[in-house]
Amino acid sequence: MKLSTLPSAASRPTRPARSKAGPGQARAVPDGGKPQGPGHEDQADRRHEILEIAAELFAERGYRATSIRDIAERAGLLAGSLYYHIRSKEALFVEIHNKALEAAALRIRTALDGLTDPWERLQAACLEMLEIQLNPGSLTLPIMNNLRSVPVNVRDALIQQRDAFETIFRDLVADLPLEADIDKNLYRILLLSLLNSADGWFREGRLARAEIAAQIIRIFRHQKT
Amino acid sequence: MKLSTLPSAASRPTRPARSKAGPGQARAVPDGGKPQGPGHEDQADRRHEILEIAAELFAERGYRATSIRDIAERAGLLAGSLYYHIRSKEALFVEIHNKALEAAALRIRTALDGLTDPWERLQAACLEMLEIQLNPGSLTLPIMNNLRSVPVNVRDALIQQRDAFETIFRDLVADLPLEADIDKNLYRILLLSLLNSADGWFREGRLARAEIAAQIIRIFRHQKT
DNA sequence: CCTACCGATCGGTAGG
DNA sequence: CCTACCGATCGGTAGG
Repeated sequence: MKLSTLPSAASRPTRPARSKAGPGQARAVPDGGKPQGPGHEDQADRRHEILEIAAELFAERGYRATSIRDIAERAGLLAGSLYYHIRSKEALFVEIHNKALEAAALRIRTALDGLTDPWERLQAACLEMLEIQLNPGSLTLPIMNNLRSVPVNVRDALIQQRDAFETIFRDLVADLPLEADIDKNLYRILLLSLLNSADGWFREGRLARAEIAAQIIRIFRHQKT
Repeated sequence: MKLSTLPSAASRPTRPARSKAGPGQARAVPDGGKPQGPGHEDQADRRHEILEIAAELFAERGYRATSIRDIAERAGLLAGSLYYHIRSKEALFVEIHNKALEAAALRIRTALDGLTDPWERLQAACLEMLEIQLNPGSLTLPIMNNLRSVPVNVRDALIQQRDAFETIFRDLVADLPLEADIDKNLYRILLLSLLNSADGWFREGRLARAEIAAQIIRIFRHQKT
């Protein structure tokens, strides 16, 4: 179990980089620019920062095992203060999840741009999904799985969003010249299941992501004869 | 982390607080009639019952989201009383996991018995894994995934056990006449990833399990030419 | 197997 | 964004 470094009244977490304005110092000002009032921008940035921190923790530990205090600590503030930025833990999770799906959809659509061969398109989508699932650096994190510890009402909303996302793959599979005895529905589900759980089986230092995507297509490729 | 011995027949509560049971009584008979003193068998049965209840809950909600009180309640006793039967929540989880892997290995080996064609063998193993993952009625439950909310020290022990289990599939894949440009390691990992997450994507009322197994083999089957 | 409890931790809030 | 706190719940224990 993690020994909590939860701050007592005496020792507080040190804030990373973003400290409140020090004594005599004005509020954060962009380097050469004009001073800004307590703008929406600052708050929005701070909020986005918190979302990314939370996303990373949720992805690492799951919903239940990530506490509000964990998130607050890494963001450099106290648990109660987090509620200045978020409404609740559940709302935070839902927002992260939806933003991640949206970003993922955009990335994949971009990766597909200009490609016409159906297998080539599928491979590009697979590669992009791998990158998304394995990249710990943004909101596009592996949070689509591991919904077991999420409260049911929250989960239902997420699954609906996810279904919409999967339309991309539904279309990709529909374009494939697959043998007639292959169930395209199951085919898509199996493929997505692989990709979504990538952070569970991927091992750094073995095959590169592009090689994995190529292998996946090699396996899943069946030409209608 | 200490791993409990696997066979449950001789397993006993760790704390022999009760007086010695009488002369070896036969197992408890539901409505049989004769009153019985408390024997090992009763305790072992009760313990096994608790393990199955806990397994089901862990599978449903994950480690973290399943409380000792949840388990106790469903077993019909109070939280504190559970510690007469188990040592800790962690030890309980590890024991369940190991027993499930052992049972799964046995079931698959049995399903393979008599089959010689490598593809037929792989398909039989896939089907058996599906049955195991989707059957909510025993210790062979879908608990091999979803390890994210499990404390790291526990998780490490489980992953080691799982690796041993995967040897079965390593052998099955080794026997396949696959094209040379397919990475057998990745091939096995992808296949297991599908099967292990089956309870995440399976939908009752669509394809039957046997049909799914057949489809999986249809997709994963590539003849060396 | 129960009663009665423990210290820790949880998500969240009031008021500044 | 902090201080100070709430009620609920957690895994676990002592003693019967």
